[in-house]
Order: sequence, then C-alpha cells, then structure tokens
Amino acid sequence: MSIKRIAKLANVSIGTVDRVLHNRTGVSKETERRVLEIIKETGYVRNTTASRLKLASLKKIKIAVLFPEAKHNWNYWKLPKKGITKAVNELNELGVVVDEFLFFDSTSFRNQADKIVLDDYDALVTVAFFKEESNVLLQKANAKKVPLVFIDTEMDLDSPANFIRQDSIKAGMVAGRLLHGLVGETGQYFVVNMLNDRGIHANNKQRESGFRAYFDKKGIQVPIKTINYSMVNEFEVTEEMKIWFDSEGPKGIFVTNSKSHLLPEIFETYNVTNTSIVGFDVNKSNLKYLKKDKINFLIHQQPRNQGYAAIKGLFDFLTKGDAAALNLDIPVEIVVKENVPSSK
Amino acid sequence: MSIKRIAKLANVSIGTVDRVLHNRTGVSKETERRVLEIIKETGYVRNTTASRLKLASLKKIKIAVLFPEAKHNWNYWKLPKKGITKAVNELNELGVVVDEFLFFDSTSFRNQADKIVLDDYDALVTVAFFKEESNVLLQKANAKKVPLVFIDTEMDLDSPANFIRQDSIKAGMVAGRLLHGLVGETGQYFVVNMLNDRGIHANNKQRESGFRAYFDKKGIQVPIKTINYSMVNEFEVTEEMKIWFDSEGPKGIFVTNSKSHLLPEIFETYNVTNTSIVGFDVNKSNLKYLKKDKINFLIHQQPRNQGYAAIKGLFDFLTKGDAAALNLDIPVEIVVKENVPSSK
DNA sequence: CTGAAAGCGCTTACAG
DNA sequence: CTGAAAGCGCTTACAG
Repeated sequence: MSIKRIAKLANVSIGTVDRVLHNRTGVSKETERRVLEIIKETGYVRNTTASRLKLASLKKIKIAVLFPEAKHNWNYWKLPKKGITKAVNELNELGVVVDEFLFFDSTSFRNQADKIVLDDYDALVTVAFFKEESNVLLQKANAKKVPLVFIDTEMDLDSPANFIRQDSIKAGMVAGRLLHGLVGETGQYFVVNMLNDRGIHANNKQRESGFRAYFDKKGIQVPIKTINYSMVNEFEVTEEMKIWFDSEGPKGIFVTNSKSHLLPEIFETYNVTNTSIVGFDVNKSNLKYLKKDKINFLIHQQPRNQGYAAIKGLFDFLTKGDAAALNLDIPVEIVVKENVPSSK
Repeated sequence: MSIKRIAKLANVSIGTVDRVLHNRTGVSKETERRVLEIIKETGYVRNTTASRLKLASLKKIKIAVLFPEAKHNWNYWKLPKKGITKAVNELNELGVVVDEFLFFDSTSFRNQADKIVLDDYDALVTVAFFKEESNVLLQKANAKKVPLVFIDTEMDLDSPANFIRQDSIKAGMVAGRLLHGLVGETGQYFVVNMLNDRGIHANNKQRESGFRAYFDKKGIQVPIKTINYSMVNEFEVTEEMKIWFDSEGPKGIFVTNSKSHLLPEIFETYNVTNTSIVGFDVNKSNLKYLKKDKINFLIHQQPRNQGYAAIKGLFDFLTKGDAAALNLDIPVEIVVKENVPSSK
C-alpha cells in the first residue's frame, strides 16, 4: 500500500495525499475527508524510510547533545557518547546528525544551553544536574517546540519532561536486597555517599531512600548508618567510622555512586573485616575489585544504552510522532564477576 | 557521497558503479580498478536503506522461523516470537517478511525443516533441540548458502553454526555465586534437573557444570547433590530427598530450568526449611514465588531479545554482508523482586 | 562491457 | 485548492 495507490483510490494526486498525511494547508474539507477515509479503510501507514530518503540530503535532522566533559571523575560520560555514536552510525543514512557540546559546571551548562537553543536544532539531549538551569532550558525548548530528553538523572522540574534513566529508588531497593541476602539480619549496614561541591547528588539521595525502603517494607530492623564523605579520589576511615566498623560481625556497605573501589583497600589497611560491598557502575577500578571478590555486586546503569535510546527515541518522535520512547525506565542490571557485560 | 558522485569521478555510469559494488560480472578489469580506487579514496559506503527501497516491493527478504509449538510447557516460546514480531514491524518497510513454522517433536522438526529448505527462503531461524536433525538442516542450508541462526540452545554440530543464546556455563556460575552468597559454606547444595522424555536437555547439563565449576574454581568444598526428576507439572519429595533435606541447616537449590516454582509449595508441605532457590525464566509462576520471597533469584535469558536479534542480525547480514550479529552471547540477567523486567 | 531509462515511496517547489 | 514534475540513492531490465 503506497501513497500512489491511495491517490488513485481517492481520485486525487499523490501531492494531495501527502498534504493530508501531514496536515498541511490547502486541501478542501471534502477532499481531505475522502482521502482520510481511504487511508483508514486500507490501513495505510506511511513508509518512514522512504520519506526520509529525499530529506536525508535535503534537510538533516540535527540533534544537539550537551554532556559533562568526560574527564577526571567523569570518565563515565564517555559511555553514553558511545551509545550516541552507535545510533548516529545507524541513522546517518537517514539524515541524522549530532553535535556534541560539553559542560563542566552550572555556568558552562547555562552558556552552552543558551547557544544551543539559538541554533536551529531539531532535538536536544542533556543531563539534569542543575535544577535552575535545567528548568530554563526546558522552558526554552518547550517554547520553541523542540523535543528535549534528559538522560541519567531524574529531577523534578517545573514542567513535565522526558527522562531516560534508571529508577534510583528501585536501584537502592535492589541493593538492599542483595546486601540483605549476604549480610543477614544480625549485621550492620552502611550507606556511603560521596559528596561533591554541590552536596549530595539527587541520584545518590534516592538510592539511599530505596535502600532504606527495602528494609522498612520488609519490617526488618537493622542498624543503617549513613556516611557522607567529601568527594575525593581517596577514602579514609575516620575516627568515628573506626568505632562503627570495630566489630567482627558482618557489615553490608552500599556505596551510592561509582566509587566503591575506594573501599576495599582502605578496609584492609584498617583491618575492617567481614564486609560485603554493593556499588554502582562497571568501571575499570570497580571491575578490578569485583574480580577479586572484594566488591560483591555492581549495579549497571547501562549508560551506553541510555545514549543510544535517546537518539533513537528522538528520531522516532520526529519522524513518526511516536513519543513512547522518550521516557524510559532503564533496568537495574545486577553485575557479578561471572556476568560482567561486554564493553562493546 | 552517492553512487552518482562516484560515477562522475570515475567517468562511468551509475550502473557500472553498482556492478562494481556488488561484484557483478560485465565490468572490465581496468574500469573496476578505477571505480574501486575512487570508492576507497572517498570512503563511500552504500546507503542500504535506499538500496532496499525498490527491492522492498520487488524482491522481499523472506525469513523462515521454525520454533517449538508454544503450548503446554512451552509457553516460553511465545517470547522469542514477540521479539520476532517486533523486528518484523521495524523491517517490513524494507521488505522483510517472516513465515512461522512449528514443531513439537523431532519428526515434525524434520518434516518442517525439509519443507522450508525446498522453499526459497533467504534465511532461517530455528532451535537446536535435536542433534541429528539440526545437522541435516545445517548441511542443507549450507549447501544452498542460506544463512541459518539457532537461538536458545548451543549445540556442538558437524559444521560451524550461528548461535544467539545465553552461555549456559556462565549462567550456572552466576547461579553458583548467588546461592553461595545466600547459603554460605556450611550449607548443602542441590541441583534440580527436570528430565523430559529425551533425558536431560543440553542447556541444563551445562548449567549444572557451570554451577559446580563456580565452587571448584574457588576451591570451596561443599556437598552438591544432583536431583534428576522426571518432567511433570508437579514435584514430589521422594524418600531419598527426605533424608537429604532433613536438616535445619541452610540449603541452596538450583533449578536448571523454568520450573523452580514447583518447589516452594512442596517444601512447605514436607516442612523443608531454610531454603534458597535460584531458577530460570521470568514466567508467571516463577514470578509469583519471587514476589513472595520464596524464590530468591531468577535468571533471565531475554528470549524476546533473542528473537529480535536473530531477525535484525540476518537482515544486516543479507543487506550489508555483516555477519557480526549472527553469533551473540546474551547476558546472564539476574532478576530479583525489585528489578523484574517489564513484559513490554 | 557500458549506458540510459524507469521506478521504489515519498517530499518539495512550482505551475495553474 | 490541486496536479505534474523532479529528485533522494539505489537497482533492474533493456539497448547497444
């Protein structure tokens, strides 16, 4: 079933069918009615691939990506980019191009966002780290009717927004279950939050809530201490912690970000024993200790997939009007030594 | 960069460029050399979407799928079909059609396979349950140069073959780690294999090997008993098992197929306590007990994804000659109550 | 051995 | 308000 056949059945030209399909002006009520009827009867659906063929060279779909600069502690941000590259490779035949912009703080985020909004991008992908700035961007995007997808972190913004991210509450609950299974009900539990200069990250806060909710929901009363630690590249056992850790009983430690690899060595130095550790992200350092059985579980956020899904989702939205994939709940993937995902 | 531009640069017609691109006959050595050089210099790659446009209506890509009939105990087989349907929906614009055939034993498998091979399919997807019959099919497919992908189960066949499946050894090792974490080194372990009329399934055997390998590799000496049980829809605790289970110590039970849901109730009846269970597949019955905390972990084989990947992989192979995705290692996905994958 | 034309399903720019 | 033509990048069938 093609536009050509619809045209013949409706006794109009293919141009008119195209006009009706796209709700363009310049079609009489009666003609429109007739064409729509035929479309309905025949169950015709537009061939989106063919529709992109001419446009692929004539009018690109331009997507702007605004991500944290992938260095220092943000090596993680190389991963969503890989997914984006994969999506672009698949879609460049269909005329999709992506420009990447970087930020490293709220000011640079704002500046880059302003620049991007002025250019004529068809869609935007970014990360909601800064509430005020994210709201400003969202509002501008909405005003220009440019679809915007946030990945990685969910944030409560002034208007409804699209998020492709892991449910951090769920992730915390999974961590609770995993540690509970290892440590039991006679153990002590610790939530380690690494703070950066802006305090605790929204994701980490929610992960802790989820962790605590797991035990609450089950009605299990175990001691859960929160350790808020300034974000550095080392971890020290403070005097206070020394007291907490000073027992031979089982200890379950939930590190709410990607830095769980900082713990095993320092625990050895300070002779903290009988620990089970659950952390986030399959990075090189974490993997090292996972393989040595010093970290028990890692939770994977599938960052590559998040990047990939954002571009694919936006493409589907722009070409088919299908907004379903602009909001995704990325599964809480549990990683142990034996099922480490391939880095391809 | 288009075929048109290559033609201009090489001073030939687009027809000739097309001939070179497809290694067709009727191009002089010198012309071919020149065209290939330009292609290399310019880094031209064929636009596969455009290349399918005309062919999508003229010459369909016909794929035959031969699967177990999805009834009785084989409800599982609805899932790869869902993935296949999804792939077909995405690719039907590009002229991909799939015909489904069913088998329910080795004879019907052979009959259907024979029928399929006689028809002119461009590619085949099936399951290697029956060694002899699978070998026959593989040989015929190879003779006709029709690509064939087996999903679900890996099997050692006479010629190299394409498999999209979970690594069952790895899956068993993951199960070993999970149960070990829950049960510790003072517990007893049980591997429950459900046998069907052909004895134990290849997958289950490998899962058991992986499970045992986990403990061997770590040098952990724990008692691991194997229970081979005839495949029925119920599970009974036999006299022998009664003796085995008759202790209050922790017991780790690894069910190597999708029937772990048969255990919790019978354990209650027979007063078998302190059990941890790891099973396979996120089916309704298993989910019921997972949610009640009677099953601790389920291993997901991502059957939907297997079906989807088979069709996509074959399409890429047929249109781009890219065989990379015909052999896939589907991750060993660990499922707990809090991260049950959505059934969409 | 090579080229020119027709066409896949759609969109655009122009003509009326 | 509507149609006819040109073209996206490629493939095919035909002509020479």
